[in-house]
Amino acid sequence: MSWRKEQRRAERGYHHGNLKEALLQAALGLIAEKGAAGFTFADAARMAGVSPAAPYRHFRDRDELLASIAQRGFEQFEARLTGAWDDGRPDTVTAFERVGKAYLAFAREEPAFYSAMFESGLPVDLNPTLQAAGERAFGIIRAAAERLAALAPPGMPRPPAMMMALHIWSMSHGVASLFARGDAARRKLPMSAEDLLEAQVLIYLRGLGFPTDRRPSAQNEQGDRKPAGQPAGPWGTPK
Amino acid sequence: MSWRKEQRRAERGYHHGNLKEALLQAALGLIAEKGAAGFTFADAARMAGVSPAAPYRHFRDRDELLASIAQRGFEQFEARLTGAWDDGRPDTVTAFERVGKAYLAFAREEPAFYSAMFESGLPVDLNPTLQAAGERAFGIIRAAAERLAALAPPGMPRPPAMMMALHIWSMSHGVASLFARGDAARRKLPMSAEDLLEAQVLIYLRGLGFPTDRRPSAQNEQGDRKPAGQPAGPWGTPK
DNA sequence: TGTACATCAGTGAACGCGCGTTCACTGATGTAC
DNA sequence: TGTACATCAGTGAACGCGCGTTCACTGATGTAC
Repeated sequence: MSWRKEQRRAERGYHHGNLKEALLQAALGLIAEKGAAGFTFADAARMAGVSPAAPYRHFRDRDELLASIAQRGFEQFEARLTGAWDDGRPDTVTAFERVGKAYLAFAREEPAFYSAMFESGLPVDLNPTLQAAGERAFGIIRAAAERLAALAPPGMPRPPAMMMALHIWSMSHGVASLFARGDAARRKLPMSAEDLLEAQVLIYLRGLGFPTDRRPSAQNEQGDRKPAGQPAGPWGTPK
Repeated sequence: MSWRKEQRRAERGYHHGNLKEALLQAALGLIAEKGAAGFTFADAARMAGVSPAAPYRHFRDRDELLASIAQRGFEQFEARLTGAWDDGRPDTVTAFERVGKAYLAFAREEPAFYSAMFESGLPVDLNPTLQAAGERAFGIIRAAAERLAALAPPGMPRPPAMMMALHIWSMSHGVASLFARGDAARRKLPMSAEDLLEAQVLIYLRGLGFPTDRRPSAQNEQGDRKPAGQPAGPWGTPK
């Protein structure tokens, strides 16, 4: 046994106390560093300062550890989206925009979770717990879409909330995966990913008939909106 | 040497003749089967019926092979988008929709290329050749957006083509990555990915002020469009 | 057309390495009485 | 409060395996004359 390892053991005693957690953290770090492919069971044990056999007390195999990470990722993702949505305060459209930004922030700040959740090749539909966690996260987007759909201006056909939710999810996911990822595969962009997504969502909402000029009166949800008139583009008024 | 291998050698002679190509094909198959992570140099050699040292005559290492696959993927992607765009025939919006469908078809039919191109963790911006190939593919979407932008109805501010192109790319990529992937990570959807994307793009275009009711007169690009009136949703008229 | 030679593309054996996994074990902790 | 015992969580040694990579080699092909 190396001195380092003896040292570490001396500090923490024979039992680690919180190995499961430590392994998850170690794996997260490794994934962030080398991609979901380049993390090994043995590596995670080493980082946690524990023998290569120890992880087997907590996870059947590498895939189960990976699934745990994805699971926790979806939970944190859901929490962040929930926070961003804030039950639609101060107004539905603003809160909606904030959810999109939270999506991007998560992709950027948690590349390890993101890739475990979406790009690790885990078969989501073979893992009911994982699938449920994913659906709960999507549920936030759906709830937001529901509220937004209910606001459809009089005279417009009310858009199906499920479709809106799927559209918003796709937009956010597309922008996040291409332009807001936290790893080396991120594409360069002549603007911020946030601006790109915001403009896109606003154009989309306008296409559904929602007024989106973002003046205070337009955000009044009591119904006394001004007519949209000749709107400036959501990408700014040309000079 | 195994009998199988001797046999194979007898058939093809000492020189393979087309090993580079065979290795690329082998790697593609392996990636499609086990994901970009689960393909090894040695495996590819084995599939090509060649010794594990042979690939080194053609590729410096595994990463170079992977980059070659991504490269070729972008080229085939570009070719398919070009074909789908067909220089905007018979009309810009129809051709535009076809490009979106081609994006999804590529993701579905070529999961190995797709993951090498977008999810393998290859640092695109450190590989100029690869980056250029990617940009050529995106160029098709940009050209299409350019043509579409030029069609902006009189009285609407003309949308920046680059922004439109990035939006369309994001939508297509989001839908493809979530719902039209060719592997086990595909999410279930209550409709076809194609329909989801088409509706999304139509709503988006309408948000930019383009008439999108798809009646023949609306696709007449000579300018004599009918006013949009009270449009049905692109997701169909509610009954 | 034939021959000598250079070049090319693949061989096969070898190596060190790290991984995943198993095993009997042991130190620490919790619990019954 | 003390003691005996069961359970739990981690050990460390061992294993077989396949991978990446190197090496001197050799068979096939192309070319100069």
